[in-house]
Amino acid sequence: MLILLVEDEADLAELTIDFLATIDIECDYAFDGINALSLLEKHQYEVIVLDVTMPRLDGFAVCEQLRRSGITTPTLFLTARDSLTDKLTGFSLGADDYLTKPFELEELAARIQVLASRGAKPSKNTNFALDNLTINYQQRCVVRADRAIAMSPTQWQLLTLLAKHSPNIVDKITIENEVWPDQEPSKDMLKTLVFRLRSLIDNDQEAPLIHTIRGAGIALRNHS
Amino acid sequence: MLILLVEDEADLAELTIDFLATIDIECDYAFDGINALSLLEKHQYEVIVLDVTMPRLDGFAVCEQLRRSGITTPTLFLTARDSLTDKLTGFSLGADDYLTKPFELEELAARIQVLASRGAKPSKNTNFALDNLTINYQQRCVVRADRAIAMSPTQWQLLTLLAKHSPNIVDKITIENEVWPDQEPSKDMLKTLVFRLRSLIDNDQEAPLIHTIRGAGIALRNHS
DNA sequence: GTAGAAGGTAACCAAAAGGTAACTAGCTAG
DNA sequence: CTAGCTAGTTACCTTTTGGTTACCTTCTAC
Repeated sequence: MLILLVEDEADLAELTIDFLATIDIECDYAFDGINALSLLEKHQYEVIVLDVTMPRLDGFAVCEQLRRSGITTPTLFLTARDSLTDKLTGFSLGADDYLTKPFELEELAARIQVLASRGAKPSKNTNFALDNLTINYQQRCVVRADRAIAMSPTQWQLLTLLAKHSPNIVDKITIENEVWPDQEPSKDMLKTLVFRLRSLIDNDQEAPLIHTIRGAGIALRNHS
Repeated sequence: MLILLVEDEADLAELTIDFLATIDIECDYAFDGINALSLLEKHQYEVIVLDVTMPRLDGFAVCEQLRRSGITTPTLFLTARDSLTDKLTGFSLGADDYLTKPFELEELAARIQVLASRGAKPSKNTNFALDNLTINYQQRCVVRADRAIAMSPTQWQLLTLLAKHSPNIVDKITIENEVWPDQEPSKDMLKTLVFRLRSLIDNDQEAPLIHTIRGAGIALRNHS
């Protein structure tokens, strides 16, 4: 079983990883929230163990963002913050369990097993809806006017990025950094990508949803 | 939402019932294990909250018997026994959560909500059906359009993995980790495995169920 | 009004991803 | 001991992809 452990204290993390390894739970490891989110975009985990107090992006924020982007992987908060309000915050953000430090590794392991066996929360059929466009992240499928639309990885990336910010404008620099994180793309790359996505999503539709705001960026919304 | 509360201290029970009622959680109440079991025979609950220390039949025994009789309702132990071994016993008997007294009513409520939203554990006996494909786990057999399909161990493993996540996508990394846990397989291994499974399941069928989502992974579902 | 910038459209092509088929080593049942 | 199955391996083909370029259209500043 593969899980994601997010924890900023390296010692504790190592201890935990070693212990879990002995009972056949393999850990991917992130030391902060930003790191965790980028791992979560790329991989699927059976369970997520989240520290709350972390630099850059705390566990609550990570969980909130996760749930908003449609990821329903069972999540366990593991933190020293043991006040009732902290716990309630965690649960209201979509946590599945909440364990306070200090804790016993065996108990953590048992709770992880339980979460894994319950599996992911059945997600709603749409994670994003705008007009007659719907996006389902788990199924990775897009439907416009009752027609399923197949798209390539980069197109999907752009669309989900736009959806995340909808109805706000996403500026071109941001898009380029998201879609081509490694090296900067040639000038016209984005232009073509947008064109291609548009011809999938908006073609043959009365009301376009992808709007270019000249000099500013791109937006996904139902009004120009 | 209707739950079952099993608790021998009448005061605590009343307090709990009253509190839960305010947030729309209705309780059936049993004061000992025997009582609990007889209620469980007659009714279905979304969650069971179980005290451990009880006369006649303790919570552990109740839970054990429940699980043995195939009832997978999410169960939360609520007890003063806070030793690690007690907790581990609870979890190994099929508990889903374990909360030690004294506790805050709000936390109990939050945990109940979580358990309810995750729903009942899919038991091993629950078979899988999609379109004209059925998977019978006990008999380890697969039927498509009334024809039994024999398959090899790895093929079975892949199919059940896909079924577990259906209709969601399973990414290739996850599949590889599941099917070849020890060492990473050669690049084309998965390609061949999918091809072989597909030619068993989907060949000669009007509607394919195994779908490759380019750049993302594989999904078992009845729409592309 | 015009030049230049920004954006839209289309075609081209190499590389990557995926599908198919064949070969073989190892295991197992009879 | 042998026939058959399984599961790795490899090779080859097809499709998709995404990067590139070229050329248009539209807008905007001057």
